Amino acid sequence: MEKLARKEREFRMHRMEILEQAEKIFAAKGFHNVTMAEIANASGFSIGSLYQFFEGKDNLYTTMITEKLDLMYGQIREKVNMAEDLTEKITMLIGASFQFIEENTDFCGLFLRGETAPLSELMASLRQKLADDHSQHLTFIENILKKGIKSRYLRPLNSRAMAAALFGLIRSSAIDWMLLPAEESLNSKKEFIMDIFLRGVIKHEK
Amino acid sequence: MEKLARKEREFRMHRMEILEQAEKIFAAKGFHNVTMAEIANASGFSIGSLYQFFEGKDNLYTTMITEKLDLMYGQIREKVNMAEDLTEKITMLIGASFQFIEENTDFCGLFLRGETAPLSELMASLRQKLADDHSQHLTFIENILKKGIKSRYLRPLNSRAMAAALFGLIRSSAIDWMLLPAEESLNSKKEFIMDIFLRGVIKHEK
Amino acid sequence: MEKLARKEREFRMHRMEILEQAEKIFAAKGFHNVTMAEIANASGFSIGSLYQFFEGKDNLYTTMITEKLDLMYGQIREKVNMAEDLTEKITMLIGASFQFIEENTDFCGLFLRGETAPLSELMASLRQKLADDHSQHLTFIENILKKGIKSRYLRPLNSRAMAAALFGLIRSSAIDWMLLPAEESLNSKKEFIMDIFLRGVIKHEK
Amino acid sequence: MEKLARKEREFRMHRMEILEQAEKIFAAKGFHNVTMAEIANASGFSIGSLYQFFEGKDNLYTTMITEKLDLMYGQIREKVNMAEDLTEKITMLIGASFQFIEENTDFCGLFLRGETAPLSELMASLRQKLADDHSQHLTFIENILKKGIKSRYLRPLNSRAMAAALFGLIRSSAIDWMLLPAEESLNSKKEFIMDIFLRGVIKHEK
DNA sequence: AATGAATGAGTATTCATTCAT
DNA sequence: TATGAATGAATACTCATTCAT
Repeated sequence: MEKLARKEREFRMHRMEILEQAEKIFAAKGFHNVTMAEIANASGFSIGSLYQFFEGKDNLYTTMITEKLDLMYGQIREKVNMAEDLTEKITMLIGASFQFIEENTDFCGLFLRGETAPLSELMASLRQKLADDHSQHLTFIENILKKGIKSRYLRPLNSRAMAAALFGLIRSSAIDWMLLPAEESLNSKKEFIMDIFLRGVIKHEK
Repeated sequence: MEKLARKEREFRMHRMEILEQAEKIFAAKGFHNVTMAEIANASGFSIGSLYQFFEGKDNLYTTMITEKLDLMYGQIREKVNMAEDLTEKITMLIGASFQFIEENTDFCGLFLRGETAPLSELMASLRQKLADDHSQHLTFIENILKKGIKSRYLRPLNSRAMAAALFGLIRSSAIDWMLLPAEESLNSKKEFIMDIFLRGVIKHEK
Repeated sequence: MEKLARKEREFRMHRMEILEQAEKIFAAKGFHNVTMAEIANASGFSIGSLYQFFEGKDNLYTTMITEKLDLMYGQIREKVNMAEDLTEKITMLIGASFQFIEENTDFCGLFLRGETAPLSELMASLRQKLADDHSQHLTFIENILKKGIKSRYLRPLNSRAMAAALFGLIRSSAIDWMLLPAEESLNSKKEFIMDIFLRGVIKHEK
Repeated sequence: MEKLARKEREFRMHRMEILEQAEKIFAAKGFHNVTMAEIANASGFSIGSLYQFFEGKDNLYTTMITEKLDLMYGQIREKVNMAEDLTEKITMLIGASFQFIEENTDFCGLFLRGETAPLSELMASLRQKLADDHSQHLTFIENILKKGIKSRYLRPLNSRAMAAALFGLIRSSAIDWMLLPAEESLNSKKEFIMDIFLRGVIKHEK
């Protein structure tokens, strides 16, 4: 029983190690420009071992993306849900997004710029997941904003469009930050986005 | 002389034909999943001929991206420059961007989602150009906004950040539109963006 | 037109050259122990060229078998059909079989011993063809013998079984000849088989 | 001592279990399409354990073939030796051969069709054994027939060729039976072969 | 100029075998 | 003794590029 547990633990450790290295390498070079040998080498395993943890290159890639994305969405939602009022929720949304991006620059370089787009049919499920996740995330944001509208704090605009706008502001700041190296912390842009977005959206009681 | 001219004209025609077909195919499948034979076939030329117009696959790809982007930035600037006051300029910026995107969905699917990101070192120059173009475009937007700030029409915020914000709003609307099929015209979102952005940015004379 | 013809001719020549070399190598080592590089090398083409003539290793193998078998059955039938009476037909059947075997020892080593048996599902069609060809060949022999039965020259035994028996005698002689090196000509066994088959083995007292 | 005996007994049991499973799987898929993992799984042992019973895949395969063949030849000879006169001996030869084939269809499918032929050099010894066994078997048959010749019961033909002929008749019947599924018992062909072989095919006009 | 056959370097994947536990 | 995770050599196949015609 104990042995089984250790085996299990080791398996997960090894799997994670591979995923971490794969993330770095894929992020740096993109899917097609990476070889299994490269990943094997970087993660300290043999080529063959990679296939004990993942069904193949496609699977390794999609797994890496999938698990990281789940982590991201999970972290963001957890933090947002802990906040109570609307303003605080939006602040947390931006802050948690920025934090994840800052802590996972490599991965986000891959994801934000969408290197995930033109994968072969075999990865169709990944594309679907990405689209679904994105849509779900927008809905999550939308629901927050809807409450603001209902409570008459926000203007009665199309909530989906508002969510997309907020997401776009976050995203564009991140892209800008990632493209221009050696700038100030990404988080420093939080205030700016809050400012722009709330002014654009808050119902100004005369 | 005349003959030379015809040759020249033919050469350009052929070159364009190839670029157009290449654009469609690359947009549909991404760089790595396309073969030169495929492009040759689609454009009605032999494989060998492709190499008389372009140095290789990388060059064909980067040329296609580069020329299309130049076209896009050119169109947008031309229209914006024709506008006179700030609001009109911003309207044109959004409108011209949306128009190009609607008229070039395939290409933008490739570009917006960033399939262009992790190309091999050989394409380093493309990456540089993309980054430069993007930066230049932000500067272009920035300069418009700066005038608004100077004229005290806009709040004295960080102009670069404002430009990035506006760009982000445009981009996120486009992505949303591209991901959700069979929706209303992209252009219908123009008003919304104008609304959000200007409220967030205009200096509200008390 | 002429050019097309030459291309066509060259294509066939190259294809044949590859098939001939492949036959030798496959015969010597069996399907799985042969590499495409080996065949490419032996036939004087590059690896890539092999794939311009054949869809893959499986296809190259099955094509080689198929075409050679068709040749064999064709040669045998042609000669048998030229004969007129029953005895002569049987003589030709044995003779033509032996001749093909002697002239194609390598190939027959592969075929007679049945290395063709356990091929992957992809080659299911080959297996079917082999079985069909064999069955058809037995039927061909059977039809000859049936006439002999009808004309009361042969005993009214099960014609299918008789065909199988004759085929077995031919086959076993061939196997014996192939296994024991440096013996007399295979054809020298023709008389013996004719004798055994036509008259039987018992010494007819009286 | 007793413990040792039990160990020994267990070892043999395990070894046999593996051989039996290996036989089934090899027979179904051929040597190259079978993995050690597959055999390990089917026989209920770990991969590592297989290597305690056999030196490797080659060895496992050749051992399986060798032992089964020894069993076959042993069974046939034993039964033939129990018969007394020539006719009875030949009957037993055919009958025992057919019985083994019927009881070991899987294995014979592998062997009769000769999947054993083109094994790598490492298995050269197996090929040799197969050839030797075959030759020895023919000699065994030959010796029976020689007595028949000496006693003037059989015609003074080449005894080796007669043996090969008889073997060929048996073999071809078996192949035919194995290729055509769902037929009558193989043994039902015994009489026919006896008839053909002993009396011949020509209708002996009195 | 135009063609497309020929090239061969590059890579994902398999699986017999080993050996630390 | 038994296990099965780790290994890495081996190989079919692809496709950008060249060059003889």
